Amino acid sequence: MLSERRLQVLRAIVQDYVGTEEPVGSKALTERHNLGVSPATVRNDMAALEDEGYIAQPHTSAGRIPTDKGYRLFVDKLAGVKPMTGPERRAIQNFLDGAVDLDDVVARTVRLLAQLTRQVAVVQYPSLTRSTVRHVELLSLAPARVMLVLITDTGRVEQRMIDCPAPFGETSLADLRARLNSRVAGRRFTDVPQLVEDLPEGFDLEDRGTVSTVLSTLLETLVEENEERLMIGGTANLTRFAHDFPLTIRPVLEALEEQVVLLKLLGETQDPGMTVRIGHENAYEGLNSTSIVSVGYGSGGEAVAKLGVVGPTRMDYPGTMGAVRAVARYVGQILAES
Amino acid sequence: MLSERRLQVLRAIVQDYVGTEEPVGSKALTERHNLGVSPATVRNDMAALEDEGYIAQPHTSAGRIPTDKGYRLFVDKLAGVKPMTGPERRAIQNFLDGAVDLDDVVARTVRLLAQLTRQVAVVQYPSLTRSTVRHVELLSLAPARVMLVLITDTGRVEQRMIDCPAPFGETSLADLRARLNSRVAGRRFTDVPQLVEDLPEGFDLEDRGTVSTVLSTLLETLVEENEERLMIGGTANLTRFAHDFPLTIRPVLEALEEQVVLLKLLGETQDPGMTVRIGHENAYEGLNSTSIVSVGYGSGGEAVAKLGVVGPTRMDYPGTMGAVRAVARYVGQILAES
DNA sequence: GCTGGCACTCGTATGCGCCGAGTGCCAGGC
DNA sequence: GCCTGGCACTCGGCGCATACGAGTGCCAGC
Repeated sequence: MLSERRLQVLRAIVQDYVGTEEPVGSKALTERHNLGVSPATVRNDMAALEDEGYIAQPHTSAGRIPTDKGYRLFVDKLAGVKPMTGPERRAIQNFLDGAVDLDDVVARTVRLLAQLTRQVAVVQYPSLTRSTVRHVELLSLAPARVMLVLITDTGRVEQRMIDCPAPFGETSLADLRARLNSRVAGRRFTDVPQLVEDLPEGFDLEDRGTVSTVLSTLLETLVEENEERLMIGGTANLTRFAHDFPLTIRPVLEALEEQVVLLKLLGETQDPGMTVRIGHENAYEGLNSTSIVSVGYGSGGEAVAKLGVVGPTRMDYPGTMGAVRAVARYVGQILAES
Repeated sequence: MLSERRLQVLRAIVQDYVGTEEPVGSKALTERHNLGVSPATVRNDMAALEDEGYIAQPHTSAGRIPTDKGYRLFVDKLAGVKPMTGPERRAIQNFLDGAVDLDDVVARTVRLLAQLTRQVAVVQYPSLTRSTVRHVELLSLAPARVMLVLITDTGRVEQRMIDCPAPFGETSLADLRARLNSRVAGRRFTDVPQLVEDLPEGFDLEDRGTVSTVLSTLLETLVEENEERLMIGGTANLTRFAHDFPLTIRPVLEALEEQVVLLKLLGETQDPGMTVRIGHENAYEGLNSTSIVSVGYGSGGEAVAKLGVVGPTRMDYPGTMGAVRAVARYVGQILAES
């Protein structure tokens, strides 16, 4: 176990390094933080911290920088979440309040997060898993062609074109529409399959094929759309770390384009609370020198999706966590209202 | 007027520079292209080309690189569009054929373009301006709350929530839905306003307020959605030019996030044919060291939107133009089919 | 008008020495 | 036992001087 002072030293190292982006030495540390001891003592502590793997030297005779393990300890034990100030809160709320539809909410959220944290923001579209059906609409486009439109309580709309096995009359369609809605409207997506299971039975034999086709398309839509979409913003912020970069920036941009990768990372933990993945804790290699701060958000009590930021491991964790948490909270409110 | 050989020299310089990314000298030129003259002669030609502003030296005693003006001449007079090979065409078609809906078409197109050109791809969603209405759906969500769903012939779906001034019955709604569709289905967006102008007159006095509200929301949707959306991909390709870097890449990333800027650039020319904007020809400052190759695409004969790529002015114009043109053609086909 | 030759320019690469921040270790003191 | 001041050592970065070579412009000759 590390002594209290050594933890303080680690905290000071993280803070200084995050601020200056340069390896921090024992002398500078004692000057900037009143630790009440001399540089020599700090040096001993640093040697100990290095032995334990919390910090490292880029090269002999340079200052120390935190390792992933060091950041981890910092985040877990040494730092809180820095709350937003009043004006910041108001700004967030005002900015999000202007949104006109779901796309706009997501777009504004991304922009806001990127601006607040000055990092890359990632916002997952509200997931359908926990959503409920607001309405299912069926439109006849041609005798044997039907368009299915699914509207969710989060305001999302999905459409699918369906080629029917047999012509399907307007009246049958209206009938199906009515029955379908009376069963599934207001219900959760996960419950839909069993709710519509016996629906074809109520129809004439000739129409059953089409009804089944429509239903299976509906179920497919529910499943497919769980493969969520994302919106990303603030990639220009990556260039702020032009030092280390060209090398690091490329895999990050690639990872960001591979939405599958990001979705997997975001979805890895079921915990709707704040998650911080530091450096190599990210399974994806291209993101080994970045940290991801994410949190669930949703209308009402339940988390329906995640949002977060991707930045260098050397980031301002308390501030970033504060911004992410605050934004998630306000987005949840907006979604609940609409 | 430049002599034929001088134009050949310019062409050779552009080709070599694009290939090697390094200033090209007279000796290297004569070695790689059989111009039939000695380096000394080429030097004279180069001096002339430099006087005319087609090429420049980064510093005294280095090779020459083309200027924006040089690229312009190259594109206009010296280079054709390099057609895609048979296998490439097939690959494009196969890749795009797998798309399941409009979002997917656009997403695949972006990915494809980025891959083919190894640059940043930009695809505008099919515009509503020239589109026609496939169907307008009205759903009653609450007594005084209606959802408007607009479906276009390109498969795009837009929805709007409407708060009605007065409760609106199911029958009135069905009536409105029927009348609305009989008037606008299959018609162009631009024609819609006058087609629905006198629609409220056919309704009871008490319903007219609501009908007007619905109609104005519909018209708004048409207008608003002309402010088009874009999809962007391949930003990781920007890192291929790590030379000039941090300086150039940042403003480009910023420009790419400002969709408004891009839309304006894409929309600047009405010409649906291929447009190449080179370096400073782009009004937006951040893109002064990039070129944009864009072309209109659409289902049937008419262009409904644009797509293109953004890359360094030092790009393979013939190849890029070929890829852009080919992709636009196939996307048009896909859209026409669906 | 093309060519070979030649002197010149200048940016890049290389080697060297200095400087200073930072370290580890040790002996002495509280 | 822990902290402290002192000290020798390390090593990366920076400035400078030098060498190299690619490329140029110009000129005289064919």
